[in-house]
Amino acid sequence: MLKLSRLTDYAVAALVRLGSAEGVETSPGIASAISVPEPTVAKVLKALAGQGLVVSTRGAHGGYRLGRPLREIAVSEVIIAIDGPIALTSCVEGAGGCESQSSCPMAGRWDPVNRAILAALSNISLADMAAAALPAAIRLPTEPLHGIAADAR
Amino acid sequence: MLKLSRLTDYAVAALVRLGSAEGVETSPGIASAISVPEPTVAKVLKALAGQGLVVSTRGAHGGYRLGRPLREIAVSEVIIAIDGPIALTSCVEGAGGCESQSSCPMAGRWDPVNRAILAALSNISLADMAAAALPAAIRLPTEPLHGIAADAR
DNA sequence: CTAATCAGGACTGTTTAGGTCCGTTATCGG
DNA sequence: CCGATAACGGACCTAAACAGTCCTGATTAG
Repeated sequence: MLKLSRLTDYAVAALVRLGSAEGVETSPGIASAISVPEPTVAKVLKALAGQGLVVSTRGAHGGYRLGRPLREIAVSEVIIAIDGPIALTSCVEGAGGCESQSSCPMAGRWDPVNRAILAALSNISLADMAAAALPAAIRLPTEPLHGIAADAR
Repeated sequence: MLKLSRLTDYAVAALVRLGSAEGVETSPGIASAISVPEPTVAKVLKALAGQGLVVSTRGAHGGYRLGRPLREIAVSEVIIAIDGPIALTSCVEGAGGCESQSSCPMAGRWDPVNRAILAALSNISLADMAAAALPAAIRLPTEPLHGIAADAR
């Protein structure tokens, strides 16, 4: 239902945590910091490392550190690292799941929607999320997000 | 993985179909028009009728017709009608699923993201989607869609 | 060499969505 | 008034995805 996985939530928490710690931290350390079972955190960090969002150091005294500053990491990247490419339906550009593209009346119709979401998610950085903690309704300090009208009906 | 349900896809197809037919149509009729099993279409139409997106007429010669023109129906409304409120995580404003809000370091952080997505989806109408069929990359002819910049990073 | 730590995969229990079917209610035409 | 048509509302079953765990191997510091 247009919901992202819980692992993505953990990933953001872990990254924000790494951003505030400013150094190398082990996965058990991160796990206890964000109150998530260790094996699960390890799994998430592995995925993040695969996309370069975090950099790992093996061996004793190893651990993870950020690949780039929080401000340069978009939410969309985290989602993609954990959940795979953003594709609202299976008929969207990237994913070639819909075989009967000729007969399917929906072919290509979700693409603009998909792009809009991708754009929205790319305009929000983890630094924005880290700052969004307490104050109830905030406006993003960095970039516009111009489209917010909520003129739904 | 940030994917919306297949039923939502059917819903859009059915609505677009109803928009082109310009009259009352039965659920079996719609089902065959969009090549989806009839009971499933019926289920979708029921949900849409509940939100007023379509209007139903019972009895012989009954069926469904649009509640408003396609142009005035936002994609977000369809998604909400089928999948329920848009809540990326269970910790988001509307859904009060996260009990430990005091200790949870993610409390409130997804709200701006959620709002950004909602805004993006509210700016695209079904008329836009109906028009987005064939030409590969189109710009929406009717209304702004201002938020779409795709300026990813 | 040994301890610490990441890497990668396999496995399993639970949840959720997709889809189907039933009986009921309402309306129209004859 | 009666029967056919069609939406309504709910219960139900199946299958796939997800969350979470564990195990074995590879790498590095002391």
